[in-house]
Amino acid sequence: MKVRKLSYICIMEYQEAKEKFISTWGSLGTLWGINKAMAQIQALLFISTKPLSMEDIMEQLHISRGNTSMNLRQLMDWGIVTKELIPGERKEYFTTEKDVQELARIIAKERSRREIQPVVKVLKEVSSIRDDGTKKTQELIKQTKALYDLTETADAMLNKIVNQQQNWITKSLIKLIK
Amino acid sequence: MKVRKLSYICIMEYQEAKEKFISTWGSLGTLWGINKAMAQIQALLFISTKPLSMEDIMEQLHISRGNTSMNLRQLMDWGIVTKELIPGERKEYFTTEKDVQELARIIAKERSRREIQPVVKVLKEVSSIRDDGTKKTQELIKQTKALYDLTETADAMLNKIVNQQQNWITKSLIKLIK
DNA sequence: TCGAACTTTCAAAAATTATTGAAAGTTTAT
DNA sequence: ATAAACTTTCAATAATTTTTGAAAGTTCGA
Repeated sequence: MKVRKLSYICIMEYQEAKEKFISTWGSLGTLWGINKAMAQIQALLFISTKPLSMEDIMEQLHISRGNTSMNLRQLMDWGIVTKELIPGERKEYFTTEKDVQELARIIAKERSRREIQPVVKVLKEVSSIRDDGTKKTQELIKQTKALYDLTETADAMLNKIVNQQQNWITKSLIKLIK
Repeated sequence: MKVRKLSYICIMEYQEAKEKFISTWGSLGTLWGINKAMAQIQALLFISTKPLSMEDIMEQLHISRGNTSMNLRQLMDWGIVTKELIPGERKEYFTTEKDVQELARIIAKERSRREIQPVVKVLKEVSSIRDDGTKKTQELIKQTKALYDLTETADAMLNKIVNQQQNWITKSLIKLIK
């Protein structure tokens, strides 16, 4: 009886923590441009000990089949989630990249490609207009050029960071992943 | 006549470039969680050679008075835009931080405070639940702890970068700001 | 204290984005 | 070739976010 009670408490603790994590990660997703469902699916897979089917995901997150399908597809486009075929099973199962370092690398690369690069392109264009000598044109050129350089530098830095660390991130992960 | 035609062309070039910049910066805003109007107002001020009034902004961006007022207020909350009182004028005028380096510093600091810190808090909480020995609890703990460390590290890095560079960003700006 | 010149607020409307669910599509075993 | 077991698509709907505009609020000079 004591044990049963204890066990019950443990499950609650786990469930609560899990839900908190999924929902927080989900709302963070919204902030950096991926939708809630997508971020939650990733979160769910991230803490799951085994691959999950579409049914599993639908059920645990209470989202529709269509929504699950579309967001899984997007996660696969990002290269964050992969299909896992289980022999003898008709269903498809999904897993996410479990190594946060690799996850960060993928996300940084994708965001750079999808979001930063197009902006850099426009900044370069705008900062290259002909200087007609007016003050306002010169201001436009100067400021967009400054932003262009900043953005490029930030992007280069981001890539550098996520590619060749070995010190920053790895250090803290070594003790956890073992 | 020749001059007038030329001048006309210059204005078009400037206008087109300006609009392109404002609209691109506006849509980038959406991607990182600030709305279009807010980003566009900042963009407009950023390339303006003199402080602008609410009327100026409303007119140039074709947005309503209410919208302008609310978004200017938000930009001031972020510390990116400041009121400029012009002696003898009743109207309020606005300017934005013109140094991109300082701008980046402010934005990074605000984003860390508003978005990253709350997530770090939850990750810490979740990764501190009692380990009941089950595989799934251990996975939850391990993975959220890894994310916690990653997020904290990324945040620390962000702050480090925007505070004490002198090499990366500054280098490219020196030649521009002079 | 009044009123003109501004700014702010906020409920309603518009625009955008996410979600649903059922029909269409696909794959595989027999 | 068929049917069962799945997945994908997409038009309709729901939810959320942004924008408007007019009323309320503020400030200042006379």
